[in-house]
Amino acid sequence: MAEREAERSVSQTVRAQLALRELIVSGGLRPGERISELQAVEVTGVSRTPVRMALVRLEEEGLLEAIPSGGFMVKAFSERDILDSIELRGTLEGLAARFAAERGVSSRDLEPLKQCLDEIDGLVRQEPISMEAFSSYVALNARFHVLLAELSRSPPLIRQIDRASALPFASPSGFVMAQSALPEARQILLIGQDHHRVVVDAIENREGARAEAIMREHARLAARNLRLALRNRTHLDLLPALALISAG
Amino acid sequence: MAEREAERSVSQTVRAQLALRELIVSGGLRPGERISELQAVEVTGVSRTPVRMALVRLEEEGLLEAIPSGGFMVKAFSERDILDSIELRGTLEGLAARFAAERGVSSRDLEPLKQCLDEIDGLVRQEPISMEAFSSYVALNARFHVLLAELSRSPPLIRQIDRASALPFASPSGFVMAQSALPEARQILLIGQDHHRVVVDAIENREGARAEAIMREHARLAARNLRLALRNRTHLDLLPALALISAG
DNA sequence: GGAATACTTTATGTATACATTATATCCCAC
DNA sequence: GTGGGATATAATGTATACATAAAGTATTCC
Repeated sequence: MAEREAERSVSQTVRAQLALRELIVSGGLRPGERISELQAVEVTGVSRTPVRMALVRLEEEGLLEAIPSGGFMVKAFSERDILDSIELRGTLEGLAARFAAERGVSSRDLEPLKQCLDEIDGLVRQEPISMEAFSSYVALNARFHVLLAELSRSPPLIRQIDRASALPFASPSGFVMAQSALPEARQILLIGQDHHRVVVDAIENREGARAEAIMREHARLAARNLRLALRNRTHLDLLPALALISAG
Repeated sequence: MAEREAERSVSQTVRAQLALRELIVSGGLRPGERISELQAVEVTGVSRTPVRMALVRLEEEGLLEAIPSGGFMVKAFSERDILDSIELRGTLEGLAARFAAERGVSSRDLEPLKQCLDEIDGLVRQEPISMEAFSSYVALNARFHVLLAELSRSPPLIRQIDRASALPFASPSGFVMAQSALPEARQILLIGQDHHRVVVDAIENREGARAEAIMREHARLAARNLRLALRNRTHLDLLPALALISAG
């Protein structure tokens, strides 16, 4: 079989995990719908053993839910679940920001974050924001959050933030929807940038409490924006995808 | 084979998971030590497939770490890791307490918590505290924390707290060590009880900010106590076990 | 006609065989 | 004597076969 070189090295388990995740977040499987191993085998093309491993990991990731009698189903999220997840993540990131400030990070450590913010600035300058620019923004924004978490130098916290982010960032699709749901998307992005810069400043000046407060406020605002966006839409099924933009 | 009835119904995967967890937290395997599937098969008596599932789940639980080239090793924790985990849990529980207060729980919902606290009162009244009473305390204390988390009515938060608690509460052994490490254990237990009562009161009176602040302070104090206890001991290998008492 | 039971089909849990990769040891060459 | 390479061994990744349990359907009896 002719496979792309990049795909040859990864394990079947990972390949199955990626394929199934994409299937779930793209809406190929509805929330609450059961997914059998045989189905997964047919979709992914790998055998049952790696498929099972992938299913277990997706369960841990929060996309699937174990059925007591056996097997898995696609997890369903309420609007409240998503909003709580965003606030949860904000709380965790607030702690990370405080740790970073208290633990004393050097200006050099903050360089990657600042560079990330500068790149985002370049993107949001254009108006209106193109689809490509928006995708880049999402990637850069995620990068900023990862960098911030790592700045805490706390493996347990980093791990937890990573898990808490799985849900809001689950979907690589759904950008269009998220974007169209927020006519004033650009304005929101600019405010988010502002928050990020303040956080970096607070960390640099060793103001732990302020850094923490800003990140929490940032998340609360994101949750509020999502709530507003949802008022204009009724596609609650695709909430994981929607939650993405509000995770700014 | 003659097996106890209770064990007959659980899956081989769960059985293997329990056996391996016990092996790890009891110190049968040293932190950093690699655990091969064959080893696990010999220890648990089940075949490789369920053993592998158990290993994956234990990795998610935080007790094992995946080795890039394949396989798993027992995760090693630094003192800082444990202290951070305690503060992390406190932060999450603070959020849970605030949610509970803001979301408006009835007095009836708080009944189980109060009853739990009353039972603990009965235990810590005796002096000195017996080994059995201490074990009961640990179980009741864990119950209180679970009940508090559930009071938030937020599945994502409950899930996250559950995961954050896995490490501090990992060990069912190690009680003796934890107790002996803290000569003034009873005093600490009493202070913890005080905190818990204040939290319940704050939730009942809808004081979200206060409820959150207390839980965070509670965790910080627990971390401080653990730090003090560690000054008298050098068994950093058994940190997961030790962290237990400080999670009060 | 409806409900209960039995049977069939399907799915998951488990075990094991096979293949591939990593690692360790040993030998040979420098 | 040391370093590198090759071979052998062991461990993980993968696939599949088998068994058991669950679920759905059909048939029969009330």
